[in-house]
Amino acid sequence: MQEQMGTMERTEMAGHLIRRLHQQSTQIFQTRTQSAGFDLTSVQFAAMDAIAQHPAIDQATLAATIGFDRATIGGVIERLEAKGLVQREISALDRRARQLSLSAQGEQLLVSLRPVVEALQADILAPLCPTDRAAFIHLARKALGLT
Amino acid sequence: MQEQMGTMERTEMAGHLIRRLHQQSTQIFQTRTQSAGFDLTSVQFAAMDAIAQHPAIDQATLAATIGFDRATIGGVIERLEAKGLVQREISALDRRARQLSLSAQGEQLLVSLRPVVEALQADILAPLCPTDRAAFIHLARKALGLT
DNA sequence: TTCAAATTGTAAGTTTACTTACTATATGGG
DNA sequence: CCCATATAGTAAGTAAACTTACAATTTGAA
Repeated sequence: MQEQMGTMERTEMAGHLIRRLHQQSTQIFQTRTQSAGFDLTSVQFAAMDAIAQHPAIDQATLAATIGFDRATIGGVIERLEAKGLVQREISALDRRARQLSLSAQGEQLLVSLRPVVEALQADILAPLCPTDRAAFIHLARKALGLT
Repeated sequence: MQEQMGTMERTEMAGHLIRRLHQQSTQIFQTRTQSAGFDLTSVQFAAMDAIAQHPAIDQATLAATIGFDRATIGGVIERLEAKGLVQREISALDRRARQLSLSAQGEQLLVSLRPVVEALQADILAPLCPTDRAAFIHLARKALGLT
């Protein structure tokens, strides 16, 4: 009556599920924000939101804050700067560092985009009822070691 | 006594949490498989695993099966072919389609890699106890609309 | 003070992931 | 049969995400 060592179903592998959730998530972000008339990726939004909450933050600290690589953030900021949403300035205290700030246009865009982004969070987990959604978020935070 | 409409915490936004879980997940996959002596990405593993379970599958069906874009899968298969792990053959029934199969080397690699990958799934959700882990997987499947 | 070590950002290279547009092929209705 | 339509795969372009290596600084310890 020995049980055979079964192959794990792909749809039960955490990594696979997470990858698909990520795809679904970014796609919903793109769709919802675009139909609201914006042209920003979820990563660009996260960067701008973090800059707004930590004025004059430098790139390395920003990267650490939102969980990016130092190299990745460089490209993200470069694109935001090209769009005129973010400004980069060499720090007077540490000339290696670039202090980041939102332009007036960036501030304005963020203010109008924020409610759209907050609203679409529920769509990302649409098939879940509010209770399940809260449970998922709780478990996700725990899995990331965010108290 | 009106409550102010507070800005949603970044760490409570589903999209942000999912993105960070995805990063953590792929990083653990890479670390664990590399220290076991393998050089495959999680995506390449997923593709090979799906080919093994659906012999002679074509690229478009494979893409639909594991949730990829048609264009994305092309590059993934190209790299697996270059490594000698996967073979591509024009279908006799439909000359547009490419039937995919694992090479002997690919079969062998998959057999030895599978237990490593199954073992590391728990590490991806390491801070969660087995009960929470099961709950997370259940909710993730539900959120993806996988019964 | 001076120099080794650490840190900030960039550069180049790889992989994933998407979009749009294209070619080649298949299919179905008139 | 023929042609409009749909489908399979590729190509080119953009963005994110990582690695390693590097230049310009800063910092700290001898």
